[in-house]
Amino acid sequence: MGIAERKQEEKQEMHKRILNGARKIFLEKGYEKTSMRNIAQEINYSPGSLYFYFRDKSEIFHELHKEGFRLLLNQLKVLEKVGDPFERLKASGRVFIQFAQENKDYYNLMFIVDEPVKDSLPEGFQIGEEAISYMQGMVKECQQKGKFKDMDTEYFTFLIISVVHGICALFCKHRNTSFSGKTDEELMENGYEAFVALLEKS
Amino acid sequence: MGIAERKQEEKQEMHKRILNGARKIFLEKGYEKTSMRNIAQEINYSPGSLYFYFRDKSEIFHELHKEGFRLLLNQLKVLEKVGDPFERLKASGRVFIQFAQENKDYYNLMFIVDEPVKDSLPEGFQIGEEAISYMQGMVKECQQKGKFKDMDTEYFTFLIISVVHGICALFCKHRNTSFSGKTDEELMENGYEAFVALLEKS
DNA sequence: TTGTTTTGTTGAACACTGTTTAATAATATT
DNA sequence: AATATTATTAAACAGTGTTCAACAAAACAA
Repeated sequence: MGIAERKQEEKQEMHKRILNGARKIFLEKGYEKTSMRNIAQEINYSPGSLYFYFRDKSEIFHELHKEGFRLLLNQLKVLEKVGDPFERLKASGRVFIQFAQENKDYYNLMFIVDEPVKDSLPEGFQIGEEAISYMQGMVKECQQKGKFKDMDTEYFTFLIISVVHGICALFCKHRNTSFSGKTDEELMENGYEAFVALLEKS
Repeated sequence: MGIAERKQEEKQEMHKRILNGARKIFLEKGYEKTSMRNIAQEINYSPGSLYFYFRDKSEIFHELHKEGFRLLLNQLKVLEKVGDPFERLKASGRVFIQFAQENKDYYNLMFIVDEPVKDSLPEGFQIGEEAISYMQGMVKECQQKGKFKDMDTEYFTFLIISVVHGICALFCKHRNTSFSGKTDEELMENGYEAFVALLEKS
C-alpha cells in the first residue's frame, strides 16, 4: 500500500501548508479579521478547498490553539530540574509572563479570544486542565515544605493563576497604558515581583 | 428658538432609543454576533438610519462601554464612607468582583472585548485612568498608615488590579472549570480572600 | 400660502464574510 | 481502457458593515 501511504502524506502536507498560511494571517490580523479567502490567497488556493481539510474556520484556529499550548509547555518543561518547589513556582510565573510578552498573539488565541469556543470544549482545554493540576501539585509541594500552610490549596492555586493571567491579559489588551512612564514589560515583571514579595512574606 | 430645542430633544430620544435596542442585543449576543440590521429591526428602523445618529457600529458600542463604567463607579462610590483605606481597598476588590459576576456582559464589553478599540482610545479609557489613579491613591493612603511600606506604589497598584482583573477575566471566559466541585463564585470570592490574606500578612 | 432649504428616512447597492455545492480535473483501481 | 475515488475550483447563498441617491417631512423665507 505505497500509494495510499504517499497520498496520506500529501494530504498531511497540504494540511500543514494551510496551517502555516493560517498561522501567519491569524497572528497578523487576529481571529476576526482573518477570512478564509485571506488564508486561501496566502497559499494560492481556492477558499472552498480549505473545507476539504478542515470542517470550518474555527477548526483551523483550534489547531493553532493547541500549537500555542505545546509551545508554552515546552518552555515550562525546562523548570522541571528546579528542585525547590517554591523556586519552581516563582519561575513558572516568570516564564508564563515572558511567553505572553513574546507571543502576545498566541496568548490571545489561547486565553482570551473566545470566538470559537462554541459547544464542545477544544482540546486545548484538556491541556489547560493538566496545567492547572500541575500548578496545584507545585502549591501542594510548597505547603508540604511549610509554605502557605494556612491556605486552601485550590483557592490559592486559583489566585496564583489569576494573578499571572491578569497581568498578561492587561498587557495583551493594552489596558495598562495609564501608568506613568513605565513600559509594559517593566510593569508586568515588577508587578509580578511585588506578588512574589507577598508570597515570600507568607 | 423653541423649535430647534424640540428638534434636539427628538434627536436625543432617537439616540436613546437606538441605544436601548442596541444594549439589549449586544448584551444578549455579544459584539460580534450583533449586526446593525439586528439593532435596526429591534426598534423598527432601517439599518441605514442608524448611521444618521452614530458614525459606525463601534460608536454605538462605546456608548454602552461608558455606560458600564458609570455603573461600576456608582457601585464603588458607596465605599467612600469607609474611613480606613485598607478596608476600603479590600472592599473595592469585592465590589469589583461582584460587578463582574452580576454584569458579565458589561464586564466583557468594558475590559475584554477589543474589537472596537481601533485607533483613538475610547472615552471609557479616560474613566479607566481615573479608576487607576483612584486605586493608586488608596494604596498610597495605606502606605502612609504603615501598610505595604516596602512596596513600590505603582507596581503594587498594578498587581492589585491584575489580581482582580485576572479573577474576573477567567470567570468571564469560563476558563476556570477545571477546579473540582467549586462554583465560579466560590472560586472568585475565596481566591480573592486568599489574596487579602496575603495582604494582611504584609 | 407659496417656494426653498434643511433635516430625517429609506431601499438598494457595494464589497466583504463563512460556507455549500455542482461541475470538473486528476489520480487510483479494476 | 473504463470505472471509481479523490481533490480542486468557480459560482452561488445568505449574511455582514457601510454608503448613497432618492425621497419625504418639517422648518424657514418670501
